[in-house]
Amino acid sequence: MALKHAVLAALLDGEYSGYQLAKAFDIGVANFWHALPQQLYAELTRLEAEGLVAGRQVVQETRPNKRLFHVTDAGLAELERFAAGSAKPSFIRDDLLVKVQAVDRIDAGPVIEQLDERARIAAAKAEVLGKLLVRLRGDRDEADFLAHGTRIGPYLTCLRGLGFERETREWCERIADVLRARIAAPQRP
Amino acid sequence: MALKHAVLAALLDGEYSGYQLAKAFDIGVANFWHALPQQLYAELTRLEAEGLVAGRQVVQETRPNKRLFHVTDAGLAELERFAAGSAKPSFIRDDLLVKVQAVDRIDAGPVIEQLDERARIAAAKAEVLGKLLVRLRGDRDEADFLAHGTRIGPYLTCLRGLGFERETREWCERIADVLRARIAAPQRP
DNA sequence: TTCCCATACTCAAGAATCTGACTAATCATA
DNA sequence: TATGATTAGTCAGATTCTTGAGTATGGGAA
Repeated sequence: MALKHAVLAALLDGEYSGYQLAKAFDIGVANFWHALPQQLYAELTRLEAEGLVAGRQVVQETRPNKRLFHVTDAGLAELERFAAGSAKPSFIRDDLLVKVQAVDRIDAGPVIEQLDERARIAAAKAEVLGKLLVRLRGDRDEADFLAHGTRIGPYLTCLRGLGFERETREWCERIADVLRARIAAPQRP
Repeated sequence: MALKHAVLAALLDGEYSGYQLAKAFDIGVANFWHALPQQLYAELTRLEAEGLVAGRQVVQETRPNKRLFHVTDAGLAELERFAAGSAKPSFIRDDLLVKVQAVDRIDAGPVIEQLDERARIAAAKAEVLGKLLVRLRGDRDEADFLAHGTRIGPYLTCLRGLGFERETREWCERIADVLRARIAAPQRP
């Protein structure tokens, strides 16, 4: 039941429809979790049945109707309970890393291409996150915002996301260079 | 079918039993994937049935018998095919981040404790990885090893793991400090 | 000498996640 | 004026991952 708390945490910032939530979790603006739309709709249904979120129907003229959800008091209490419990460490699980692990026993060409591609994706995401940080803190500087802002949770997770994407980019670029150099130069072990 | 290729990649460095593999994937020495013993035994059985790995029985006196596995030519070809295909970007999925996302709507105390704890774990793992790097490159320096070493895959994924753990540690320490400062100082938004 | 830990594995059941297809309307673009 | 993208969801099925229990032996510590 991990997605459950991720959804509750995401809904703390206001009312969202399943569709909006799905975008945040799919594109990865929500830097603390990832999930597909189908999962989110199902989870929202369960959460509503448990009374942890409440939804209201919004009738729209030009678009299909939607349901906006918010966290109830019971939902906040559930989050509180969750936060007090212990968390297991998170693990890396990445196809690209598996390929790099095997890289000197297979053709390095496609792996290098994918490292370049991943570096580009990480750079783009880092930029998005950088802008999001500026938007979240408004006109204040970071230290002031973190010391006195009223809602810093999303900012803090965003900082983690930015660090992660930067690291990813640097690593990808460096490894791609190392592999290119090995192809260019003769191997004398 | 992602674990499949992770197991194949892990077995490239020699022969391992399910038990040894399980330790590497559980403790996280294998920095490119994580899995529980049950999964690994099941996966090895499947891989053997597909002819991608081959095992041999090793009879032991003082310990239960074990089966050591290695990758077959077909297994290497499968890895090759996997590496040539496209990889989806990896996403963060972490309970602790969910808690931080919610931190200013719930009691921050337990979250701070868990950040401290996670920082310690990350620091310890970073140290283990640092030592592993030294062991992997032997008496060479890094640049020389990466340019001319014969088996650099594990070293490269280890570098990623080290970067990740360092980032994790820095972020956890910083966030814990921010949250402590907010508890100590009055909130004037 | 009793108890726990490490080695080495197996089985079953359940929860979580992913893949892929479907409905149905409006809006922008070529 | 087709075509595709966007909004807003639903359903079924497969795969993957996690939880929990169980088997069996030997070694070391209390």
